[in-house]
Amino acid sequence: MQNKTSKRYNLGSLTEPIRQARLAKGWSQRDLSARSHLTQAQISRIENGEVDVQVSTLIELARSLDLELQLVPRSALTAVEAAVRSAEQRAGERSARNLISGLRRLAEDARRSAPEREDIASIASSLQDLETLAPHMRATFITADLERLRINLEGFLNYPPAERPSHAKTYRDAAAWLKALRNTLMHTPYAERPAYRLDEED
Amino acid sequence: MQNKTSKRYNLGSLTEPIRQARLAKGWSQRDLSARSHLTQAQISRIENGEVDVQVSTLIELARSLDLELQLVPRSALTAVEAAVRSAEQRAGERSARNLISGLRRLAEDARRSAPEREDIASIASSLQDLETLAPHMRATFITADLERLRINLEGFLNYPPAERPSHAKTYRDAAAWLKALRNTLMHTPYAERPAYRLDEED
DNA sequence: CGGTTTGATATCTATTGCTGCATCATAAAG
DNA sequence: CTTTATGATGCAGCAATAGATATCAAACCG
Repeated sequence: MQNKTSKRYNLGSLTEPIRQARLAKGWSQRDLSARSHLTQAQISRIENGEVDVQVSTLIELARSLDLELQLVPRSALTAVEAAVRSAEQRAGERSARNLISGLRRLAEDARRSAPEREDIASIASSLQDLETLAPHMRATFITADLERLRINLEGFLNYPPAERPSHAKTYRDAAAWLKALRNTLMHTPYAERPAYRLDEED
Repeated sequence: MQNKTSKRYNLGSLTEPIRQARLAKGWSQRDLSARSHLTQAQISRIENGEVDVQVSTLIELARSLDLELQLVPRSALTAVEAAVRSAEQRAGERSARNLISGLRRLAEDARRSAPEREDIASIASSLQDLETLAPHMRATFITADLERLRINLEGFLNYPPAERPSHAKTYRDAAAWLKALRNTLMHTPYAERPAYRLDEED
């Protein structure tokens, strides 16, 4: 052990996925805390491997993130890891697709409701393009940003047109970011795109 | 909680596989204790779900049994369980096959060394039949018995012929059990047998 | 700049795990 | 009947986790 407070346990293969799953859902440690029986402080310690959690705690935490703790025979490890990877990708693509089409509808509303806002118009237009490209995204890494944008747009629409906050910088940044994302995906070589289309769910 | 000493944790989905894996290897709790850092007492308590173990303990225990603790997304659960099942079956068949061919060789030696023993002759003959049928066995449920037989036969061969223990009942029972097992497998419908043959490994 | 969110820490207390050792009951084997 | 192996249990002692609460620094936004 290194010093008084930084005892570390080598549980990275278990705690890393937890942090990733939480971020993929766009939750803060406090959000996750509210959905489990755990304190934000505990979650922080766990994610950083500073405690040797008891299994019931780990199970509780995992379940709140739609994860299950499983014992797999060494001989099945590679097969299992492959199954997990492909399920994760499928889920990521699906949730990205749903998030984006919801966002696009929101942005259309906002555009209709405030036609003078160029930033919002740009956002709506980028989202329209993105909707057809959604299956190609590594959704896990961007859902958090999309989620934030959604909350902003909803807030925007909840105000009567007169009292709306401008959120100028926020929307300018979002518009630029979406445009860049769209361009990246547009130029992804055709060969790397999946041949199938995913059904919309939820 | 029910009374002072029988607090129970609902960890069956984790502890049951551990007990099964241990039994499949034919190990006693003391055997497993010797191969991990854990006390036999602790192992007993863990297998019976009387403690809420810390993950490091569970990992240690699992690794001694060639198991790994993994977090899998709910959406991948069925795929993962299928992968585990098929790997377990493959491993079970392989180990049954190895165990039995080793045993057959041992029994041949014993028969040559003590031709007058009818029980041993019967064992050798049943094992010869079983060797061709090994891939059809649910090995997990019988390895422990086979293992015990192996230890007995080795002991038998280690004595000079004059001083050999009789082990009369042991061998009589083993001969009957093997014969029954052989008959069961012989009459397994052809359709249920796999079309492939497994390579012999260690 | 001023307000808010987020993640990381510190402290204190109560609870619990893990070790080491000692049994103990049961079943199997000679 | 006696010996042995196995699994379950009791207990003392130390150390660690979990819970509750409160900060704190950094990033972010308006």
